[in-house]
Amino acid sequence: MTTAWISIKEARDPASIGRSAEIRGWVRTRRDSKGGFSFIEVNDGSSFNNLQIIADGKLENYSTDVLSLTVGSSVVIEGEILASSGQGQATEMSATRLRILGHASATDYPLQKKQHTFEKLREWAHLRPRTNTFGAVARIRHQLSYATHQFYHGEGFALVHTPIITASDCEGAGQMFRVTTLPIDNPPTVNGKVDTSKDFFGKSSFLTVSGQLEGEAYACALGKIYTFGPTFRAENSNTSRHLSEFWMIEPEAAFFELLDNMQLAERYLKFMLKSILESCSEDMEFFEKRIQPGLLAALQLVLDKPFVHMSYTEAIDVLTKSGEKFEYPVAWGVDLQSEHERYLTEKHVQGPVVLYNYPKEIKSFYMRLNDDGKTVAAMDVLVPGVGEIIGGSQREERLDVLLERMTSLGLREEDYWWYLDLRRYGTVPHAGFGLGLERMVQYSTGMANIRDVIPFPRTPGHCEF
RNA sequence: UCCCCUGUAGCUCAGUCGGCAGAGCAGCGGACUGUUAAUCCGCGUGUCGGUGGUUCGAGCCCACCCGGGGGAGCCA
Repeated sequence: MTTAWISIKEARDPASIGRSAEIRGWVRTRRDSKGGFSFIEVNDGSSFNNLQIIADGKLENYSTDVLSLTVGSSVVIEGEILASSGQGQATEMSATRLRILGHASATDYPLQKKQHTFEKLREWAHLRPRTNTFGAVARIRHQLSYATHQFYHGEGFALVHTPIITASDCEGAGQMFRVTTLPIDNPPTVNGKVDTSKDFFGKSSFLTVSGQLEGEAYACALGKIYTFGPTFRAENSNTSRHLSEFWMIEPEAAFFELLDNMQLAERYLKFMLKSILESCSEDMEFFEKRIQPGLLAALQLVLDKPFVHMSYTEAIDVLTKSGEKFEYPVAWGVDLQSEHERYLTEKHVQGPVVLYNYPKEIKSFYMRLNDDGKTVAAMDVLVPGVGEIIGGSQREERLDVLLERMTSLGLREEDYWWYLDLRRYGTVPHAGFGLGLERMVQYSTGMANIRDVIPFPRTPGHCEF
C-alpha cells in the first residue's frame, strides 16, 4: 500500500481531513517547541498558502533531520491530514515520516524569512518564484494565458503560430533585433557594406515585433484567428511598462468592423478578469492586501460596467475642458501623452476607456481610412495604472486606398506584395488588436513594475539568466 | 536617449558640523512556548559602489565612471 501524493492545495481542503497522504515541497519556515515537536510550513506552488506540518519528537529522524530543516529545503512528508486546532488554517498534517531531498544552507540561501525589495529579488530571478509575491504572479499569469485560450476557442477563433523570425523589416512597430549568422567581427562585404545576401536566409532577418500581418493572412481564410507568442522590440526604453521581449495576444477577424473589434476586446478583458477572480482567489486576496488595496473592488467594477467608448475628437474635447494643467498641450491632431491617457482613464472615466477614430497622421498605414478622410478606424483600450493595454484597428481592405496611403508614407509596394495580395484576391473588411500579456498581468495584480510580472525580464542592458 | 533620486553588514536602513562604522532583521548559541512575520537572552559581521582630487583628517566635500530606482519619450 502506497500513500497517495497530493498537492498542498488539496491537503488544505477540509475535505481531506482524515486522509493519509504524502506531500512534496519546500520548507518556508520552521518553529520548534521544546515540548518535543516542530511546526514546519511547506509550500509546493499549488497554492498561495502553506501546509502546516506537525513533526513530533518521536519521529525517528527528529533530532537529526527535522531540527536541521532550513528555509528552502526540499522535503517529502507522509502523514495524516487533521483539522487544525490552531488559528490561521483549516487543516494541518501530523507527520509520520519525513525525508529531506535537499538542504538549503541557512547562511548562504539568499531568501530570508522576511520581505525583500522587488529590486533585490530581480537579482535572484531564479529564486524569486519561491516567494509569496512571485509565486502568486506566476499563477495569475498562467490563469490569464489559460483563459485566453478558453475565450478564443469558445468564440470560434483558431490559434495560429506566426513566425518569430521575419525577413521583412516593415512590420512598422518599432526597432527590431537583427538575426544573423554572419561573423560579427569580419562580415563579408560588397561595396563597403555588409553583404546580407551571404546571411543565413540570403537576406537580412529580424525578430518579429508583431504577428499581425501574417495573422491577417490567416484571418482572410479561417475567418477568426488569434496569435499568442513572444515579440521583440529593440527600443532603448527604460520604463516600468516596457520590455525588450514580451508576450502578445493578437486576435484578427474577417468581416469584423471597428465596433465588433471593440466589443471583442471588452468581452475578452472581462473574461480574463472573471477567470482570475474565480480561480485565483487566494492569490488575488494577497494582491489586494499587500500590493494594491482596492484592487478587487476596482476589477469587480470593470466586470460590472460596460466600457466607456470615446472618439479621439471627444477625448480632445474632454481634455481641453478639464481645467487640468498638462505638461504637453492638447490640440486636435496631436498624439495623446501618458498624462492625457492617465487623466482620461484614471480621473475622467475611472475605469477602462476605449478611444477610437484617431487622426490618420499619428497611426499606422494599415488602419482603415474613415469617410471623413481625416481619421482612421483605430482603437486603444486604456486602463487605470497601466495606460494602453490594447491597441488595434479595422484594417484597410481597399487596395487603392491602402496603396495611396503607403505611397504618401514612402513605403515600397514590393516589400508588401503578399500583404497587398490579401486585398487583390477576395478582400474583406477585417479587424484585430494586440494585447500585451505583461500589461494585463500588471493590471490584474497591481504590480508596479513590468519586470516583476515576467519570469526573466529582458530590458536594455539586461539579459541575465 | 533625457530629467530627477539613490548606492554604508547577508537583507532593510541610520550615520548630525569633515574627527574611532551602527541599529533592526537574518545567521549562530541558549531559554521558553499549539506555534503561525513566534517570543526572550547572548554572539559575529564592513573594499562605506569604483577611481582620482581637496584636507592634518573624507562614509560625509569636488570630478569622472559604474550599478539601482522613479519620471518622460516610444509603445503593448
